[in-house]
Parts: sequence; C-alpha cells; structure tokens
Amino acid sequence: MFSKTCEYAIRAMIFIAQKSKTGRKVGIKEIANAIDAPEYFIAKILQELGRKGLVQSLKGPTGGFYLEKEPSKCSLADIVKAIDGDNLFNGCGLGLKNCSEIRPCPIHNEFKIVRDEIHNMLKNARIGEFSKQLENNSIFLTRK
Amino acid sequence: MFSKTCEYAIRAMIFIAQKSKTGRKVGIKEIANAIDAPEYFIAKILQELGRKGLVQSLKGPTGGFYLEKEPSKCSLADIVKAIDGDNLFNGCGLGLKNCSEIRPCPIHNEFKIVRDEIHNMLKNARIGEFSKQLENNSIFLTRK
DNA sequence: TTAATAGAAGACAAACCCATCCTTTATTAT
DNA sequence: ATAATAAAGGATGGGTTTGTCTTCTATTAA
Repeated sequence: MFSKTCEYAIRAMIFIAQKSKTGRKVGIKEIANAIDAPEYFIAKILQELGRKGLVQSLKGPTGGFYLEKEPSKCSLADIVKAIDGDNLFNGCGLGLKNCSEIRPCPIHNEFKIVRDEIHNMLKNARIGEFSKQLENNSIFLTRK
Repeated sequence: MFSKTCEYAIRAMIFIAQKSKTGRKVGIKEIANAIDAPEYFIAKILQELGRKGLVQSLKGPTGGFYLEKEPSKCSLADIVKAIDGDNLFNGCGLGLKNCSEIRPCPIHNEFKIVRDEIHNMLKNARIGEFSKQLENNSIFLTRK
C-alpha cells in the first residue's frame, strides 16, 4: 500500500506530534528508537519532510524536530502525498496512464470507490489525534 | 497499490479469459500487444502464473496460453495473491509486524475496513466478466 | 521424420528503493 | 570565543523490481 519510506514517515510524524505537544524537540536517535526504524534512514526522510514543510527542525544542542503548525492541521494524507505522491489517490488500479471515465479500465469504477475511501480515511486521520492513546499504551508505533 | 508485475498479470489474465472463451489459445506477442506490456516481461509473469496453476499453456505451433478452468472461477484477488502475496489483505498499514487487535497501530481499525473492502472488491471481480465490455470497446486494457 | 513454432528456463542488465556513512553547517552551553 | 551537539547534505552500497536476451524443450504441421 505505502512505501517503507512512507510508513516510517507516518510513524515518525505521529511520534513527533505527541512529543511536540509539550513543546519539546526530539532528536533523530530518540525518534528512530521510538518507532523502531533505522536511524540514518529516517534522518533522510525527515530531511525531505522538512523541505516539504511538514516538519520543522533546529540544529545544535537542545535541537531536534518539532511541529510549528497545529498537529491537527497535518493529516496522514498530507504525508503520503509528500512521500509517495498522489498516485494512490488518483491513479488507475491497473496502471493505465489514460484510464478515465470515458476510457475506463475493467475495474475503474469499483477501484475508484475504495481509492476514495482510502483517501478520506487518511484525510480524516490527523497526526495529533493519537497522542493520548500513545501515552495510554493503547496503540503502538514499534514493530515489537 | 499493486506491483507493476501484478498490474500486467491482471490485464493479461483478463485478455486471455476473453480469447479463451472461443477456445482459442493466445501467444505472448499477441498478449503483449493487446495489453501494451513488455513482451519478455509478461512471458516471465505468465510462467509464474502457470506454475501457480492460474493459467495453462501449450508449446509449439498453434500453442499459447489458455484457461482450462471456468474464467468465472478465477478472481482478481487470486491473481494479486499469487503475485504480490496477501500482505495487502492482511498486513498492517504502517508496516508493523506485530500489529493486531490487542496491539494495534494508530490506524489499525480504520485501515482494516478499507483493506477488507479492497479484498471483497477483488474477490468479487472475476476475470471472465469483462469479455463483452472488451469487445464493445466500453473498457480497455491498453495504456493509450 | 523434419522443420518450424512457441513457451520454459536461466542469465543478465537497468532502475529504483532502502539503508548507511561521512563531511559540513548551524546552534547552544560554557 | 570555543567546544559540543545535532541536523543537512552528499556519496555510496545492497537488494529488489522491472525489463531483456539467449538457449533449451515441447509440440505441431507437413
């Protein structure tokens, strides 16, 4: 469904959103540890998310990643779009470039329905909405 | 959503199902041409589908690919499972190995809903059901 | 039986994704 | 000011996916 990069990105952003609520910045090592992801790799991913304006960062001691916008402003769909592009939300299920209403592939209509549901689900999921559950340990970001 | 390999596989199977209705076998070149896919590549893919028992073939003159089972027996879900595996139908949206009801990721429940809808959509789509529309030119398998 | 045909199988190449390392730059605490 | 800290940026390697080519094997038509 999502690329590995994108999965890490979503997990990292949810974690940063939680920590950012207290005004605290989080370093790459802490993030990598918390979401059980390769350190150097999420460093790269967060660089990219930073360039896209989805996350902010500060260098030096006490530096790290944080969110300047309300975490409620950023949806999982925003992250997916930034990393994997919007092919998942707009593309043809069978990979046909010119698939459209007037030139549909065999599963065009059925696929569009589920595609839109995925899109809505991700648009409605805001990175800030999981903080309490994370603290409760009722949801998790690690592999194991 | 699906791998390129899987997209080609679905398109090829739908095409073979259509041609197979007349009892005719179709060659790789004809398939590659009809679904606008790289010839050598779908050859490989069809080999794999053959090993999995989803398609039959015969070598030599008048040989080619065909379906011995009713095309209505084979669903798109069968093809996806054969090529991409069933991670799409069972896996965690955020790539967590141990994500489950009792240890859910943040989007576990919402994701499961759309995942199941995709699965049902693909289970209900049989490769044989598109033949008439293909002949009508009301649906298409080529990129352009 | 022979020649032509067409898929099977194996090897190989290019592109992309995933992951790691190293140097540079910015910031802070002292 | 200086040293320590932490992210940014560039380079690089491994693995998988995608795509191609060549040889082998099975089948058919003549």
